Amino acid sequence: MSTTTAHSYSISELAQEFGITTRTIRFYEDKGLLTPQRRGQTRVYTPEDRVRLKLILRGKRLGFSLDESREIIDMYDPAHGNVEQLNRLLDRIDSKRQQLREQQRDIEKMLAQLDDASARTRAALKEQSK
Amino acid sequence: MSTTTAHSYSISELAQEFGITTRTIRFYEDKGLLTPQRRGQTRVYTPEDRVRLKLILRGKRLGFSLDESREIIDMYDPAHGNVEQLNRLLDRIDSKRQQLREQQRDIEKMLAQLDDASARTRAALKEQSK
DNA sequence: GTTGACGTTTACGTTAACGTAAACCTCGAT
DNA sequence: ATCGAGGTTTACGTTAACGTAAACGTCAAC
Repeated sequence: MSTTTAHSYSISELAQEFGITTRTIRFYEDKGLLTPQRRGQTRVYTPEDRVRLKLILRGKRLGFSLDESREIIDMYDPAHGNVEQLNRLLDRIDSKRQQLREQQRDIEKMLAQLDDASARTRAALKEQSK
Repeated sequence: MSTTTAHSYSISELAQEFGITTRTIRFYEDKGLLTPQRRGQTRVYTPEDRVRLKLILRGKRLGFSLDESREIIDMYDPAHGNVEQLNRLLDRIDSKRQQLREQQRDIEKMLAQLDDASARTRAALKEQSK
C-alpha cells in the first residue's frame, strides 16, 4: 500500500525544468510518447509522465531517435504477452544493451583522443611561453 | 623519417568498408569534413582521409552532428594559433570531455534500466511456464 | 565499337524534430 | 469589463543528413 502523493505538473513547469519548449512536449505527445490527462482542455502531467519525459531526453542526449526512445521506454512496461513475444522482447533488450556497450567503447576512444589533443595543446602553449 | 606507404582508396572502397553510400561520402566532402585529392576527375583518398571518415562515423554513433564532429576532429589538428586561441581550444576540449562523461552516465543509467527490464521479462517468462 | 563497371556533377525529394505564428479560450486580478 | 498570463489547436516553415534520379565521362573487356 504505497500512498502516492498525486503531485501533478503543468506543461510549462515541465518545459522549464528540462529546458525545452512546450511545443516540444506537445510534439512528443503527438508522436505517442506521452499521454497526459486533461483537466478540461488543459494537459495535466503525473510524476510518471515526468519520468517518461526524462527518459526521452536521456535518449536524445545519446543520439536516439524518438522511435528508439519509445521502444526503450516500452521495454520497461508491464511485460504483457505470450512466450514468443516475451522472447522477442528479450532479444531487443539485449540488442540495445550491445549497442550501448558499443557507444561506451566509442566514448572511451574519443575521450582518449581528446586527452591527447589536450596534452598537445598544452605543449604548444608551453612552447609559446618560450 | 617514417616511410609512409602511400596506400590510397577509391570512394566505393571506403563506402563498402564502412557500410555507407558514396553519396554520403561526397556529402561529407561538401560539408568540408573531407578533402580528398583528385586523379583527374576522380577522388583519391589517403589513409588520413579514411581516419577522418572513421571519426565522423564514430561521432555519428554518439549522436553528434556533422558540425560537432568537424569541431572534434579539428581539435586534434596541428595546434596553430596564438595563446588566446590555444586557451579557447583547451576550453572547448574540456567542454567536450564533460559532455562525453555525461553521456557515460546516461548510458549507465539506461543499461541499469535495461537490466531491470530484462530481469522482469525473464520473471514473466518463468511465470508463463507455470 | 559497344557494353559494363565505376566515376562525376547537378538538382530535386524526403524524413525527423521541432520553430514560429496566428487565432482562439479561460480565469484570476485590477 | 478588460487585461495579462497561461493554456489550446492548426498549420506552414526550417534545418540536417542524406536518398534518388538524370545525364554525362572513361576505360578495360569482349
